[in-house]
Amino acid sequence: MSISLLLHPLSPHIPPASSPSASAAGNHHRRILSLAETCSDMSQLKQLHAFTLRTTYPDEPATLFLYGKILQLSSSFSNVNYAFRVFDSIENHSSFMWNTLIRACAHDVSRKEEAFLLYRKMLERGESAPDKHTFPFVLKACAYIFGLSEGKQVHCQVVKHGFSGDVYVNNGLIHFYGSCGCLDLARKVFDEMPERSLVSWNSMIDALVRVGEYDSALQLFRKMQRSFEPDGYTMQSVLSACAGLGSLSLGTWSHAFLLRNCDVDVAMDVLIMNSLIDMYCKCGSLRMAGQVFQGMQKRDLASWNAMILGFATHGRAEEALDCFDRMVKEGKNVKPNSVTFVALLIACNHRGLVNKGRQYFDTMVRDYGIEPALEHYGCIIDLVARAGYITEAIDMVMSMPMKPDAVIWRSLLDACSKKGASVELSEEIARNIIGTKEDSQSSNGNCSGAYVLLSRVYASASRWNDVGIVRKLMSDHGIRKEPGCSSIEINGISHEFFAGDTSHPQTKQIYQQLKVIDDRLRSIGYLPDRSQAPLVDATNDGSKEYSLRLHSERLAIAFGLISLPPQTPIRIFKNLRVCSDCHEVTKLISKVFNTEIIVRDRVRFHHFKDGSCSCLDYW
DNA sequence: CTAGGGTTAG
Repeated sequence: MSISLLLHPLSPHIPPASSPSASAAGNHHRRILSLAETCSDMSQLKQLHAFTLRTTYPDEPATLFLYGKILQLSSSFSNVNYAFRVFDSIENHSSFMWNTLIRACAHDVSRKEEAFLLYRKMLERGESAPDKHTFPFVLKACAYIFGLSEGKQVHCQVVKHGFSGDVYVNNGLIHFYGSCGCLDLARKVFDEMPERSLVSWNSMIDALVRVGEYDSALQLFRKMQRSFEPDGYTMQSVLSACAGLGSLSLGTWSHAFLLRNCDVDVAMDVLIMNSLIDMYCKCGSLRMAGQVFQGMQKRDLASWNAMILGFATHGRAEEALDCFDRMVKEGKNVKPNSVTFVALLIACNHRGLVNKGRQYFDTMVRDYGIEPALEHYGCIIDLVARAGYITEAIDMVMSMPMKPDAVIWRSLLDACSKKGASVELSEEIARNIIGTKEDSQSSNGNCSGAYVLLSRVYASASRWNDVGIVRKLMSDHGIRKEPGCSSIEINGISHEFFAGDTSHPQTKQIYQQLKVIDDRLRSIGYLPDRSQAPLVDATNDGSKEYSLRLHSERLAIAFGLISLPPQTPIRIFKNLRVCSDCHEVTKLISKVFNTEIIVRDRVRFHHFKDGSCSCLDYW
């Protein structure tokens, strides 16, 4: 029955001029309240609101209670404006009303700041004190806007008002500190809270994963299981820890654990599946990622994006592009977004597909109306420049609506040194970044960046004197080049390697094995495109490229030192950008050695979150 | 007398 019909018999009722008896008012309010429970949209709520205005006395506590309910309902229908109007029409607000409005803002993407302002106003007005419901909402808003100082103020208020023992409040604090990257503060709250719930553990694990403390996250996960059954949220963090570690064995274990132990609810299913796809891709098993993807009854945008990106980062451009076509064709209610195009551009970039890349860049703008962001520009500029179209790349840099970052300048500089652009042009480009904070912040404290590239430019022009000057500058500024690092997981054990590293106890055998691989590759007519230097050339004087580009150390281990039966999957991790030839080389090697090879690209493209940088930070 | 906590790719 619709609410208007329900209201109709009540409509003629006009409250008597004098205050009604308490019990009569009680009944009337109770009736409205039970009507409120049946409201299912704004228009019904508006009727109810009108009726309330007409038939109740505004100052009665029971009426205020009703307005609270109306506020709550309008924000549950996502009509925050209406909630504000109701709120403003009332003189004295209960803490419930403040809380409800703060919550409504905290949940509204465009009103996060307002949530904190409202909270401040609540304190200023002092008509009702914040309670245990207030803080979790405010903290959520602070977390969202990364308002560390705001959140800290809230934390003080929490203590001051005596809520530092409340689980919900503490969970809010953990989540807040976690999302601001303040791990130690999150940990302190977690350690000191008197009572923990599943959410407390989940929030803490998530905080660890966010800052890349994957090992600690998994440790905490194990500890947690003494008191709680993990749920879908837990497993998502665990999966992303496995992804971060690149540990396929742990990831597979988590997958099995998930199927065995977790009662994952249907709404979360897609999210979990997406995490699984992401994990398998980052751990190098595109096969398993594809299997999960195929098995999904429902796929959302993130599912498609994860899959496309997986193909892209593994240099499997054709499959990435096919996957995109499939998405457009069969993905119901799924529209490509800017992440999709980052993935497509990465796919083109890794295989040097210049025309396709340009085409997608145009399609994105023209057909999908997506404004290219910095990372799209980064991708396309790198692609075009590495293909030798340096002028075109520079034109693009000039036409960008935003300021190019150091990554983009380095792409150009790298291309210049490889494609024999003039030293003057290279110097011009290097001037944009050399010595800047942005450049020195590149790649996890790896400070080489532009200096390294510039010295390479001089080296290729045989201007050894200038090479020396740059070297001197570097050492004067305390800049050291850091070697690239890679690792391989064999039978659950992770082996880590650095470029030019000779500390491995079996170094000699490793390099012997490299020589074997090199010879084989040469015998079938393959030469790596980056230089004519043999793979085994791993001298450390910086004048030559490292062999690391083919991750040959790992191959050596896998093929030479540890005897593996044929068909044993070998997973190769690397921190280097995938060379455009990587896929081909991998295919060749796997043919030569009759083994499946899975390359995992640990590169986080460009400048996101962990601040790592993808490319060009090696000699 | 109301209610509340934790996710999304680069």
